[in-house]
Amino acid sequence: MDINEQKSLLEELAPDLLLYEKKIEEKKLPPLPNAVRGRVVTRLPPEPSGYMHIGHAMSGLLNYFYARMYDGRVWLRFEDTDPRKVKLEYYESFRRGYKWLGIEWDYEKNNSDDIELFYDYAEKIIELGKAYVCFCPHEKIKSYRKKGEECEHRSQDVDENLKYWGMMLSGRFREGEAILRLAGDMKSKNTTMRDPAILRIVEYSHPLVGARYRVWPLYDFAVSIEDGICGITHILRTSEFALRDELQNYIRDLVGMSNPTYIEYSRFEFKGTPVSKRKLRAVMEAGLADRWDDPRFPTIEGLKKRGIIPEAIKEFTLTQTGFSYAKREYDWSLLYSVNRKILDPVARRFFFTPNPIKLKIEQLESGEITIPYHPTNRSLGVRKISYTDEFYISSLDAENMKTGDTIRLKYLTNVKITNVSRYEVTGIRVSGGPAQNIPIIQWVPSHKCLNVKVLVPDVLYLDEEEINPESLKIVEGYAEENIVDIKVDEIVQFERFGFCRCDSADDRIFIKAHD
RNA sequence: GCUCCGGUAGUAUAGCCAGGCCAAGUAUGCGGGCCUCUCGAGCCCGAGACCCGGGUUCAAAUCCCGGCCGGAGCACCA
Repeated sequence: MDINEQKSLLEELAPDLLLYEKKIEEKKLPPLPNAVRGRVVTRLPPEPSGYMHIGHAMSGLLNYFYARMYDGRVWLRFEDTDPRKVKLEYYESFRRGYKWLGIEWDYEKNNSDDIELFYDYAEKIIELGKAYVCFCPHEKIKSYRKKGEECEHRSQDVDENLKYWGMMLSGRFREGEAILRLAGDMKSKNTTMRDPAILRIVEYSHPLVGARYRVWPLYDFAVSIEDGICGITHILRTSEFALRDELQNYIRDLVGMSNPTYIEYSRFEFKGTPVSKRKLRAVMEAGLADRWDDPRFPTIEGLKKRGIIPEAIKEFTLTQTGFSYAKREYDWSLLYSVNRKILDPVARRFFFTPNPIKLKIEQLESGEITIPYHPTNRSLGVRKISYTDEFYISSLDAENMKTGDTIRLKYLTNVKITNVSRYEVTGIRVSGGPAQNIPIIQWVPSHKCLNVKVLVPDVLYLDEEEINPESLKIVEGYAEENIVDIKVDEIVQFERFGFCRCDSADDRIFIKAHD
């Protein structure tokens, strides 16, 4: 017995064994540097200022998988320190999204829970002489930063800074009048080190803590302290943060916290489907979409509507990506393929005839056939279709027919075409079964079929700035009556048309995921 | 503009740190065949890439320099 014979025998006897072997092989993530089993702590750090999208999902998955791989822990921590941007509904969007993906986090908190703690650390840094209250106007700060020069406030002594800091907290200054700056290095090549603002005054109510605080930490400060407190050991994030590693480490060094290992990579993007809010809004403003869960959008809700299943995103993230620093744009076909392979063995098959045209068959007696919902997965059961001598078929199939051809209505009968017109095809029943040279097509009985609408999403953008005016096509047709028991969210395959998710059972609206 | 960082088939990646086993592996897409009562899945075959130019070396996808192209950052956003 050679290896192939052995394999096929094994496949017959115990297919699970092979699958298992394959899964382990494929799902292996490269080892995480500096990782100790049981000690790894990662985090999901969403900013609740917009809907969760595929990029959040993939980054989240990576952080989650590595924690699991090393028997570690995961934090869900909302980076909600800009009261003006944060909205309540988005917190839940992320929780829902992560759950949908099967990510289980061990701990959850919001940065806004810890405002007083940030104050304590800020004070500590002021006492260290490493932070000062700056009163320079915005423009001046900017230009000094550019020149690499220090302003006069940097030389204030600790007591002065402590006094001003107290005034910031007590409301003696208005928003914009004073900020707390870290004494970094105005000459650093890394511009984030040039005395960044670490806390500022915000006179705006926060959705979670209201107007209780008027001084809010900025990103780098909040994140460094929180990562330290949470004991984060590994940060997997996109490369736009790369320049901040130095700053964040510096802040932790000042307060005696240890630093994590960073793994950074370029953003996950899909061709023609930007995640940027600006570009998505542009599509909405062009009147081409009106919801954030539009199936063409890269939001989690959009992906879900489109029939992309979480397992596919997981599998895709694990097997098709890497930690590349170069710009990348995934082709949708990569994700589709993974999605299709997971769906194929479990999706029920139905007959659907897009842009239908009538087919009349002579010498065919009415009857009923029983056919399987899946060609090989018997557990999906069978369905019945009754028929007369009148059918609908896809006009696409009809276009390829001419008088004299023989075609086959799948599972039913062979038909010799006697006439083809724009409005109708006629044929006569002929005996015989499926054969090599006879095309097999889908059909529905004309007396018992249902009107179905299928939304077919395409890319939003044709290139960087050019919006695709035809990103959503609508295909209408008839489907066999059995589709009535398809529930919302079920993904089925309309044979020779594609995998489609049921979006509305009542209105019989489907969304095509892919072929 | 300044500062970082990248560039392997159409796309996404492995390999690069520790040069030779790479006439470059994998997935997807594409072409062809088999199988199948789907244009899906599965199986088999095929075409397809180391950005360019120098240098180091017996030997470079891998190291060095220059060029070109691309990305990120340059907030009192995250």
